[in-house]
Amino acid sequence: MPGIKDVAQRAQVSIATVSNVINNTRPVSAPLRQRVKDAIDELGYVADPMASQLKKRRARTIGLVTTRITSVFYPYVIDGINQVLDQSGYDLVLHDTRDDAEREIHCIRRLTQSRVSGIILDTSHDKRDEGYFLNLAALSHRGYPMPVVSLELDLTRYGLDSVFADGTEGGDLAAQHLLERGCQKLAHIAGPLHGSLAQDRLLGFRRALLRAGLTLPDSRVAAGDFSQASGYRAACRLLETAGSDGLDGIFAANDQMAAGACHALREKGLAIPGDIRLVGYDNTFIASIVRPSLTTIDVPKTEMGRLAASCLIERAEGRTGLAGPRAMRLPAKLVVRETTDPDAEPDWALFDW
Amino acid sequence: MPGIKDVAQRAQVSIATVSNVINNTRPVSAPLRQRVKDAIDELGYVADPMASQLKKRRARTIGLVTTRITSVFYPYVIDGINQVLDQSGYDLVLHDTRDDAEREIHCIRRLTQSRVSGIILDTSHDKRDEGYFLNLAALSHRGYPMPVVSLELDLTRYGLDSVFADGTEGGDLAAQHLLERGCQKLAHIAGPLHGSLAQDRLLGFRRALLRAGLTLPDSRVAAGDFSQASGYRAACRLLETAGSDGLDGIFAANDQMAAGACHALREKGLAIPGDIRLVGYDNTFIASIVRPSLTTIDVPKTEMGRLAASCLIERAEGRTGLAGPRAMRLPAKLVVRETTDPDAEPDWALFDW
DNA sequence: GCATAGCTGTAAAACGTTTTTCAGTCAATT
DNA sequence: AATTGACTGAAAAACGTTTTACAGCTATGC
Repeated sequence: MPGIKDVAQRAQVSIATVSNVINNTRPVSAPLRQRVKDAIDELGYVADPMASQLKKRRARTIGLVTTRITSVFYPYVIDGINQVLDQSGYDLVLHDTRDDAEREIHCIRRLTQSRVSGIILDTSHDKRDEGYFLNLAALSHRGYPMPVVSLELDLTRYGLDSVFADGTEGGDLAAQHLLERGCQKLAHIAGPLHGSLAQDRLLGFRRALLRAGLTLPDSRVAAGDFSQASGYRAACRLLETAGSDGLDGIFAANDQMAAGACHALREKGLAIPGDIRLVGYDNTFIASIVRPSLTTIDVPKTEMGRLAASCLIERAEGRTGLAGPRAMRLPAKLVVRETTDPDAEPDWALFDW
Repeated sequence: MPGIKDVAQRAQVSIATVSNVINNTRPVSAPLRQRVKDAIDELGYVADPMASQLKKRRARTIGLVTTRITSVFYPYVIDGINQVLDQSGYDLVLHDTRDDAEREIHCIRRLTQSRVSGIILDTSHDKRDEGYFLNLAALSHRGYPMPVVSLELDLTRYGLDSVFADGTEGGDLAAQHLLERGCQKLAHIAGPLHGSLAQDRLLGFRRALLRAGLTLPDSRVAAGDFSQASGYRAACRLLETAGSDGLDGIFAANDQMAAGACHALREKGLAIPGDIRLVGYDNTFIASIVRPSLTTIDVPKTEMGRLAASCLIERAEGRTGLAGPRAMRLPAKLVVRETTDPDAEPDWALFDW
């Protein structure tokens, strides 16, 4: 396997010149540059990443820290990240915290030490103390700053670039849609309420109801943990407190819980969307595989991955300068399917995998 | 951030000694070793991975090459891989081929060049020429061999360590189960038949039917591409050729296609499991989220990830010696749910996420 | 008691780049 | 014609480790 000095020898130049044409570090005259390029091609030379990383003090790698890799949410995000990384020649390294705050710290430390160019962090713990996030924003290693972008949560107030979908808007859309379909007796199955992911969705839902002159008492809100089983249980609780005829619409904070709720409703003999209409969140493929197919709020997952990755790379390559934290708020979008509209198409074209 | 020479200075030894106690490269006397360890702790020193990688010519990293990251299959596998990697201090870098043979080559080359310690490869293309796989088995970079383990496909015949679930056994189990439940008019929705993944499942299915004195004519086999939509279409074709009363059991080569088939059957007004029983494959969470919940063949996905990772690490660290390729065949297992047994529990306890 | 072998420690070379520093050439300005 | 400056090239230092080669010391065997 040829090294840079082989190239230099073949092109009859110094290794510094070779390096300069590869990295455009300094201008090199046209004829020399051509000789070098030819030599590189002929030898099939490619620089040893380890050596150049050692010198540059940066790996051409970005880290992704997930809270739970088995969640249906990530594959789309990763897909988006990959699209960007492919072009820019970065590698993606994966770390999973299993929703453990300790592990999160550990993962970040490992990534920092291995000198990735940046970190995409999905933290479910915005209940942490402020100092934690401020540290994150100032993260650096041996004097080199380490860019971090927050995924799903808006942490710009702590100085972190953030890409997130507008949960308030999403909750609002869900409420509007249910109201338009004539629902009046609404309830919400929330995610873990210590996180703003879940809170925003609830907030938006409440907001739209208020606009319509309705209120959502706490007894009509049951919190789950984003799992299917918790959605089932939450739905059972809601039905119980509301009485048999007390509900005609439920908004769940993600598709999994909506699917669980769906099962609970069917067990009680309630028709969907006949007796109760149901709206989920995230527009994962669950929404299309379940019957009746699930009306849901779409979150542009792939786009989020793309944005996070390209933002990170810009920071890493210093192209952003010292600009303040960027808030990349993406719009939520309603996708109507059978749980609110009996005539809807099952539409699995969207999910042809 | 302290370097190795800071440690050396503080412990009053040479940097070589520090390196030796860290890597157990050579014996170091007890008192010295203790001094060094103390110094390391006090300074919080951790070796720069880039420098040591450059010297050792190996990154503490393994690569995973997937065919389509959005598939529900991978998250479990990644989870298993992570469990092993966490302990051994390796990092996981992800590459996706999008089912493109060209990209697969590209990904492998990139991983090789970045000197990962090994590669876990899921290739859907065992239709490739023999030479390709033989090359893979002999993969090396600058004279250092690069271990590769094949995921899902048994490629031991080409000299590759392989971890895979026994598809033939799985198909066999599916057939047995359907027969036991009294089905006689069976059909199969296959995956892409150019790959042995799909073929093995079909083979096992046929084998069990033959044992029972039944045959499976080609007209009762419809091939899909593992997507939900293709399962739907395949089921439609089968129902058409078989006539309205011609089928009482379908085995699909994965859960997604089974879900698609399920929708087709319901559209034709057929009851599951009343009129037709249905068996899927993989035991992904789809099987538990769909209603009726799906009887399916379980593949130990997490275990596969664990095995692949630990096998790879053993090879990478040379602990395996020059032993021949290891075939890690994992058992398939039947999981009975509502599509074949009306009294089955929905059992989402298994999938509490 | 002297050569030999085995330990244990250090200085220095090596890994393959990038980056800094210096030197030489040529054209433009004084 | 001499001075400056811009441009282009190469030699050498640097990155932070690991590894090699060597040196000193102690114990062993003849």
